[in-house]
Amino acid sequence: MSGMTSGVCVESDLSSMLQRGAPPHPHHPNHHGYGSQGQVGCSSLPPSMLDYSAEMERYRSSIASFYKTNVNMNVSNFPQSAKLAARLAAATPIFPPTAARISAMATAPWGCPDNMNVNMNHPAAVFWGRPKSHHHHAAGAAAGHVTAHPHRTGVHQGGGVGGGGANDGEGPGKHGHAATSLPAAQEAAHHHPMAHSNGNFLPGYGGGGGGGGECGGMNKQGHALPDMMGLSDGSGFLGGLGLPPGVIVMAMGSPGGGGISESSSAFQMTGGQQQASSSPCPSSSPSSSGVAGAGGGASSSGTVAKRKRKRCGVCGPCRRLINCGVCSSCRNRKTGHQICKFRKCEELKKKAGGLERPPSVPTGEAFRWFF
DNA sequence: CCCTACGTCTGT
DNA sequence: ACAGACGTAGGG
Repeated sequence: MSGMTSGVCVESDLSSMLQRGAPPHPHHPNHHGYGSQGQVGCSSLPPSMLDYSAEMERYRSSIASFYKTNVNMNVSNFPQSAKLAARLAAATPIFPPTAARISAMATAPWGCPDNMNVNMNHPAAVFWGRPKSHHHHAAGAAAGHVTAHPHRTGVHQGGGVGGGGANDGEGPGKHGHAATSLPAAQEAAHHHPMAHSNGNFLPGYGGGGGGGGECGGMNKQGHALPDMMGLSDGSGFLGGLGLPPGVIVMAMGSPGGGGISESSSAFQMTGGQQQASSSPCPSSSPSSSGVAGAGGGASSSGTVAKRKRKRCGVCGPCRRLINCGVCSSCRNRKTGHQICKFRKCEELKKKAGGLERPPSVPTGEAFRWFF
C-alpha cells in the first residue's frame, strides 16, 4: 500500500509510463480529445501525444470489457437507461470518432462508498461505451484480444485478472481490480482515464479488457448506456485530465461548437435538455423561486403553479448518468417515482422552495469549469 | 398515451 | 431524517 502512490510504482510498460505522465500533465482537452483521433500511430508524437494514444487504447479495452461485463446485467435495473441508450445511439451526431471515445468515459452512479460494495457485484454497476458503429468493434477487438498491451504489469486495469475472459458476466469489479486490489488511490496514480475524478468510476470496471464487442447488444442491455455518457467525469472526457475528486469538468453548452456537445446529450436524457443548449442556467430557470409549489397539486395557495424545477445538469448527480439500481429510489421506482438518489440534482435537493441559485451553480457557471 | 421525475404527504 | 407512496408536470 505504501507504495501505491505514483511515485513508487515502477513500471516498464508503456502504459505505466503513460499513466505516470498523465497526472502531471493536465492535458488540455483540445489536444487529445478531439483533435487527432485517428492517428494514433505517429512515431514522432510528443510525450503527451503518446500518452494519448496509449490511453486511447486503454479506453478501448475498457469499454470493451464493459460491454462484456454488462451484458449480463439485469436490465430491469436500468430500464430508463436502456432507453436512453437507444436514444443516445441515435443521437450521437457528435464527432463520430470522438463520440466513441467519449463514450468511454462515464460516470458511475456509485459515487458513494456505500454503493461501491453493492455495485461491485451489482449489475447496476455499469459502464459502457456506446453503441454504434465500428468503433466498437475496433474497440472490442482490441480489448478482447489485445488486452494485453497496456496492462501487462497487472495494473489495476484488471488487466491481469481479466485478461481475457472478461466475459463471465460477473460483476465487473470482480475481475476488475480485485486481484491487485488497487484502491482508488492507485487509480489516481495511474491516472486511468476513466477512473478517478469523482470516484464515480470503479477501477475494476475499466479493466480486464475482456473484451467483447457487444456493441449492438448494449442497447438491449441498455441499462447504463446513455447514462454514463456525456457526463463522464470530465477527466476521461477531456482526455484524461487529472482532476481532483471535487472538481467537475463540465462540458456544457457549445452544442455546435465543441466536442463537448456530448454533455448536451446528457442533459437531454433527463430533461435538463434545454438548458444545456440554450441557457446554461439550469435549475434557476425563470420560475425562479421555483418554489416547490410545483409537484402535484401543490400549486400552493392561489399562487401560480410553479413549474417543476429541472435538473441543473451540472452538478455531480446530474452528471451521473446511470441509476445505481440499488438505492431506494431505484428500487422503488415504480411506486416512488423518484430518480436515483445518486442522480438527484443537488439543486433540487437543496431547496424545496428556497431562493434560487444557491451558491453552487449560478448561471453559466458551468462554463467556467472548463478553465 | 407512456414514461420519467419533481414535489408533497405520510408513516416510521 | 429517511423511506414509501402518490399526484402530476413535462417530454416524447
